[in-house]
Amino acid sequence: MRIVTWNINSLRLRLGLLRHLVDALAPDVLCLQETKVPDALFPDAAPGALGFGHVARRGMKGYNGVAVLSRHPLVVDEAAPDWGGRGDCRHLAASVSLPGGEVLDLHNFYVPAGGDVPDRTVNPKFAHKLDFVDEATAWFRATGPRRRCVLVGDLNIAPLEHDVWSHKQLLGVVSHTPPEVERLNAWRDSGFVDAVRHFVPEDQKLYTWWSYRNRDWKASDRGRRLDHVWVSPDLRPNLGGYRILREARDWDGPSDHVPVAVDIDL
DNA sequence: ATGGTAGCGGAGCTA
Repeated sequence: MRIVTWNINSLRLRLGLLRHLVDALAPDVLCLQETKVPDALFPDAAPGALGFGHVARRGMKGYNGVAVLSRHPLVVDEAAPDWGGRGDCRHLAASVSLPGGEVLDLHNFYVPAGGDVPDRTVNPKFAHKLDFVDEATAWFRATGPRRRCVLVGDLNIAPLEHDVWSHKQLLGVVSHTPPEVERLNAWRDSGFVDAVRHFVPEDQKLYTWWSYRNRDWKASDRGRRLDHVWVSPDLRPNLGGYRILREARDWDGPSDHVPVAVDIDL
């Protein structure tokens, strides 16, 4: 069972790259963020052509948007919260029915980026980000503990020192500030383990995002690990491997994020 | 301290 998460930064603009992704990783379940397409304009024929017979999507005009493309049947959990009551299309919860009759619970998140100034008293976007993570943490605590559950997405926070290219230089930069990191850790500790760091020691650099604003992303390599895969603790023994598809950052017309894959033996 | 690029939608917001 291979689960992939990717902030595609416009589904319609990068439909062609999905073929590259399927060729490279052959996901069973593909979770997308920043689809930037309202449901009425979703390219309905595309997933089937790539072998994904089951689709869940939640999109809006212009911004945000999440989708799940799956080779196995999906049931969307419509009762999951609308975080902040904003109708923001930042979360899809679904159950995946596996061939053996087992069910996997899936959460696909796009956490607010939080703007530029890491001060909630002057930057409402930063306040929104912190509140979003607090609300999610409280909900997962209140409704847990979970089994056979996977949470993925662009969480827009790089928690560890080596999840950014320079811990010192990014301590005051939104995505790596202490209040964000504390909250992300509390959210994870509400009932998950970090599936990628399960395989990679904390003293090794790991990035999933490189800004468009660098002349040469590879040469400067100023990346951050913003995209995550978490699993409930019962699945830890089932973790089979991971892959961060760095090469995707060099695809023609790339997203600024690259796909992250985790294999779970089920 | 600043500016650098990208997507949506058709100016300015968001990232």
